[in-house]
Amino acid sequence: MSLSSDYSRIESAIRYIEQNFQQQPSLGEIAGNSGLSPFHFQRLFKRWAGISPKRFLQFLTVEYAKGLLQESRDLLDTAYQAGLSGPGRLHDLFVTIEAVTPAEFKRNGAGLRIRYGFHDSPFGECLLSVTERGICGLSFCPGERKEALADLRDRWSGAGLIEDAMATRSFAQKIFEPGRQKVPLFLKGTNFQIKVWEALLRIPSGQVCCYEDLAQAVGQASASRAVGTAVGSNPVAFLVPCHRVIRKSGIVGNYRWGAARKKAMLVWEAALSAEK
DNA sequence: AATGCTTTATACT
DNA sequence: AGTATAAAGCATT
Repeated sequence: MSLSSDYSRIESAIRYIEQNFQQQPSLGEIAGNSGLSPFHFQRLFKRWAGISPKRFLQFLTVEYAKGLLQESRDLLDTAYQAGLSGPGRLHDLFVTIEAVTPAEFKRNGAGLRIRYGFHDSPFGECLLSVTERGICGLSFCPGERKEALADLRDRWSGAGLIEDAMATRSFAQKIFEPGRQKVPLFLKGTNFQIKVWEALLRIPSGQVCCYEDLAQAVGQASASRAVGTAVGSNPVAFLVPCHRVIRKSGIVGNYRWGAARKKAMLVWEAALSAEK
């Protein structure tokens, strides 16, 4: 049983909890709703995130999220000060990042060859696209593959697209490994967007920050709303961890590929870092 | 001019 | 307590 086939069940459990959190559903009720016995429910979580259902539920509460927010209050600053990841130093982390030049930006990737493929992941099927210079796209396609592809074509209207799952597979396998080696990223965005995305990379796995903190980190404390839209236009899901930004109130907030998926990612990472 | 992965304040249920 | 509504604020289309 693969992680990706577990995901749809995980997501439906999250959905159920979202909708019924007011009446405090029991483990049995949640299990029943996903068509599983409590026993299999237990196995499912162990397999997918390595935690018990009970821990899983705890990670999903607003209280827990608030605690995390508190913890990482000045996390962006400290990471920055430690010299771990200033603008030129991101390479020490788990990705390298390269932005398109202004001229390239205008040409929308003209002359560029992009290879793409669909792969399974712990968060459902995803569309991965790469150039010689790095990964330029990662998105999830819960419904139509077509939509994900149209979006890719849209963002790189000048580039040639080649379906080549063989080429993208090796990347796809690396991406969701806990202690993965670094992968190259190739990003296209406005100055503001690139700045915001770089700031996202400073949030460690298992931690979160709010939009306001992020705004402060890019030097525009009152631009939390604009930061939100920039975060939302992140082209490389998961690797650029836009899912680690939540509302100040502890509410997880919106996500391009569904709030349930965002929560799933946060729980998954929380479980990972709690292991140690 | 309108929109959005926000935030804060204010008013209701 | 939780939930609507309004307004402020700012990059992007």
